[in-house]
Amino acid sequence: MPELPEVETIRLELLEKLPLPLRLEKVLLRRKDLRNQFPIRQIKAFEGKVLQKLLRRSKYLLFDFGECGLLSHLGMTGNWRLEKGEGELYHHDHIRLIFESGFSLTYQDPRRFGYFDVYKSIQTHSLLEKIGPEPLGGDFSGTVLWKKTRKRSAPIKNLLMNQQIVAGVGNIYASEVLFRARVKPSRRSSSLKREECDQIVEELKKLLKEAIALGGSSFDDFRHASGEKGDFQKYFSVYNQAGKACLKCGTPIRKKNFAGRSTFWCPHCQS
DNA sequence: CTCCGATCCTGATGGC
DNA sequence: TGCCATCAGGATCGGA
Repeated sequence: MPELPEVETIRLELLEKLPLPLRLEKVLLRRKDLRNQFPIRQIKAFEGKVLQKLLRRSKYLLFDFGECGLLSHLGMTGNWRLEKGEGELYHHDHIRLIFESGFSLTYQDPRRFGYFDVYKSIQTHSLLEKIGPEPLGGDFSGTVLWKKTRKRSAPIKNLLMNQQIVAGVGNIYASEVLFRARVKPSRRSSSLKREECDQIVEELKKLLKEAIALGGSSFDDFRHASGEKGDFQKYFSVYNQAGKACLKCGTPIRKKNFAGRSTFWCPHCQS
């Protein structure tokens, strides 16, 4: 579910609504694990500490308490719900963070593919240290992508979803960006020309910014911290559009699995 | 090392 | 209505 724009949407909304710095009063853990086992004592040790910043790295939301903090990955179906006062707890609500002034944040995740952990520093956490450049940051460019695609035989679509190549791109935005860059998802990465890498990176930056501006994509589960849906799914060019006419040329959009993931493209516009 | 299929888990959907 | 198969926005693991 949540790719970079969705996580960034949650972060921006929480930044807007939570008056930081804000003391964390209590952490309620209704389970001992998600994908990972919770370090319960270490998590509990954040009770009484003051939340300083909300950060994002790739698809990870970081509750930063100054140097150290709590890290959350939403997997496929994770959501953080912000309430003023403690609302009811529902099925699959696994974690609740209760802050001063009555703010509470509740993590719901039916499939439990998410992660929740402590970090001592962002650079050294095992889940974060190998992640590649932020696509919206200054250290990602066509040149960087071009270098990383050399000697790689995997389809470019697979490589774009590899978090070590570039951070935060998932299944939706990988298909969407390749349509915009007019590159077929099946293209072997090593066959890409330098200009094509430039084009992919340029379109990726534009795509992600547009998606963030529209509050991300609510294909199924994704909700803002307020429960609102995102709007970007209304503007998908190819994702989940199999059989429909391409908006540019009318050719039916095709669908095929790449490494087990649904992939969509226009056979006429992309080559 | 690289690549890809299987896997973790629950819920929604569609066919019979 | 029930049952079963399939599919879903992620990322790791192990075998080829």
